[in-house]
Amino acid sequence: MSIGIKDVAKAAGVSAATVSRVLGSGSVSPDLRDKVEAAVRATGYRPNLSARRLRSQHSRTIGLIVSDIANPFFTELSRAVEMAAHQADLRVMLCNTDENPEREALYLEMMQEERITGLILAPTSVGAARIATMDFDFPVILIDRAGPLGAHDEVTIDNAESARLLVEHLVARGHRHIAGIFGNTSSTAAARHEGYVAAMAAHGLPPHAQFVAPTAEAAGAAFMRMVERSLRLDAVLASNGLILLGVVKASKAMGLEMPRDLSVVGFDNETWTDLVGAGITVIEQPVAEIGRTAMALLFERLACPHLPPRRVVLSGRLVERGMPRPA
Amino acid sequence: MSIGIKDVAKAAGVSAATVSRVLGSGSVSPDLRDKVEAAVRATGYRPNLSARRLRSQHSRTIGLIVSDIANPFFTELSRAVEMAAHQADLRVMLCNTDENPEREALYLEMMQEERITGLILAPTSVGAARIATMDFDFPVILIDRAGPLGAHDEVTIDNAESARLLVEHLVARGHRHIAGIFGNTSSTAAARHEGYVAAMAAHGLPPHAQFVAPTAEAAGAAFMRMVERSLRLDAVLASNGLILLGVVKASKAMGLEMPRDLSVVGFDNETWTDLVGAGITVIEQPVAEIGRTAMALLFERLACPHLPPRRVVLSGRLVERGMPRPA
DNA sequence: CAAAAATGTGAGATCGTTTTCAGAAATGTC
DNA sequence: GACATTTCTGAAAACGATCTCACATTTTTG
Repeated sequence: MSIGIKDVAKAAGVSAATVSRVLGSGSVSPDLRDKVEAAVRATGYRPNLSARRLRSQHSRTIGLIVSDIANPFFTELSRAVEMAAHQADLRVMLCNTDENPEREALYLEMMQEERITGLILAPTSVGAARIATMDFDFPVILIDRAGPLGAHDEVTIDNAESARLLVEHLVARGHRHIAGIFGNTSSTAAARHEGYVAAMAAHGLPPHAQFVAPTAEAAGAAFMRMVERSLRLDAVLASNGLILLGVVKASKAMGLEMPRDLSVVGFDNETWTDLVGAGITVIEQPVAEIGRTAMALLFERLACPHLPPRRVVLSGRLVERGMPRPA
Repeated sequence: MSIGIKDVAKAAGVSAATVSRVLGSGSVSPDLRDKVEAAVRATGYRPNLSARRLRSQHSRTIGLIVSDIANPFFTELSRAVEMAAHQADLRVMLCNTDENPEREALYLEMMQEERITGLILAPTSVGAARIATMDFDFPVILIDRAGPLGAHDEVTIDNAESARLLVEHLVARGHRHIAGIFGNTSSTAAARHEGYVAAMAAHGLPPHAQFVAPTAEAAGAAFMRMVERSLRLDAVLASNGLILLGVVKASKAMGLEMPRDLSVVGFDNETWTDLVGAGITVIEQPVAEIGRTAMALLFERLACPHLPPRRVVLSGRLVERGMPRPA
């Protein structure tokens, strides 16, 4: 079959154990080490990871389960995680649930079967609660979405405060009739809704909130219905990039012009948000930092398994664009 | 440690071999099967994939190496591949090189060490040539980027023809001074350039082509330089989504208005292309079909290793948007 | 210089499965 | 009823690495 460690050993005139020590970090005399390295190159030997993992009982692999790989937030996040993992000489297994709890469950099983070292997980809404009750043979770090407090380590951003910033931005620019459209599946959206309602109340403004499936289509349709109902709308807050997209597309379809008839603000600083009209004000999430923090928490947890669970909250950054409401 | 097949066997009062047969597809009498299944549930047993792969000598895993996970083309592609793989009960290992040949090499090594069943690969420009000369223990299917003919199976789109369609579109709408900006790293961009030049020649128009690093910044800067040099430019063809983005941002920065001063066309039907101005005409790639085709080629290759290598060319679809050139 | 300690090496056990093989039991055939 | 088949089952080998342990050699120490 393919060449194994014994073939290398034979070629180098040493035992398999010595080859293993050269490959790993055992102490080997320089001349034998040279011979082995030469033999490895000569034979083109590639260690069999399955065998290695089986025997050594650790996978040097962490899992990363995201809920939507098409969302730039998660692709950037996976980049950051991958980078940090690579520095620690760990592999990353990236899986995408597409917000489907069944796929999430499937991947969670797979992670157990792979005997991963740790898991970074953006749970689906349904999953978050269930996962808090399960116990795993490895540490789990939740990101983006929060679970019940105290079950696992978590990294999130201050969603309520970020929503407040967006409302303040709109109010400062003269908007009063501010609607909010929120995803109906994540704790993240719920927190953003909370911040929106509170900020509106602080200005004595009535909230117009709507929860929708987190797709551009659903958001667009919801927005159209809102406009038909209440003509006085002059701004919309969208709880994520997809909803933002839906609202922008719908308003374009209805012939609304961006600074004149409507302002839109939202979350996630996607590439297109500065191309539309005079630009769209958004909250940019510190994606890379979220990834790095999650990895840091994971390492600490691996070092000290019995620390109490921690929740790290990072801040979103307001990226101001667009123009004030015309008089 | 964690529970193994022997623990399950003991709990069920059978041998480990029988448990293995129940889990796999061996023939086991119904009553023993029931007992084993009960024992599996009772113990919460999860098979150890490393051990399984080591013994059974196949990983039931395919590799997918893409060159830029942030590109929606590749995220959608990975979705399609994942879906097809899942139906065949295969896992997908997704890796992202970020166009970095070193990371590509690293991942290729890893794939060998994982003893994957097959690989679907969008090579970096540097990588494509080198990979043609290497030989692997598993079939390799190239996608998006072509290698030297005959080395591996391939799935691409008809890039030259697609570029021609874009030129025809512009010419039909009254444009004559059409520049082209192309990535300088992929065979894909080269083919698109070829199609552009041929189509321009067919109309007796002089080409204005420029090759740039495939980033929005480089493309924007190149476009600005072009405008400064030749004021008569009335349209631009961009060879991929990122370059398109760079051109649109730069033209916006220079105060050019989209139907009035300039038309832009390009590849990849990204979400934002219908939001900008009157919309941007693009070639939409049949991403899902590319993914499915790659998987199909892989399965056929696994079935018949000695078939001559095949190249499948799919067609892009012209999505017409925007408005004709003002008189 | 002898004893003690440190170092390098290889034989063989081991990780948790699947697979082979042989035997037992059940079934079929004449 | 005896023999040939088929069907199940368990003991033990095998997968390819690492790790333990014992032994040989070298180095340190008093």
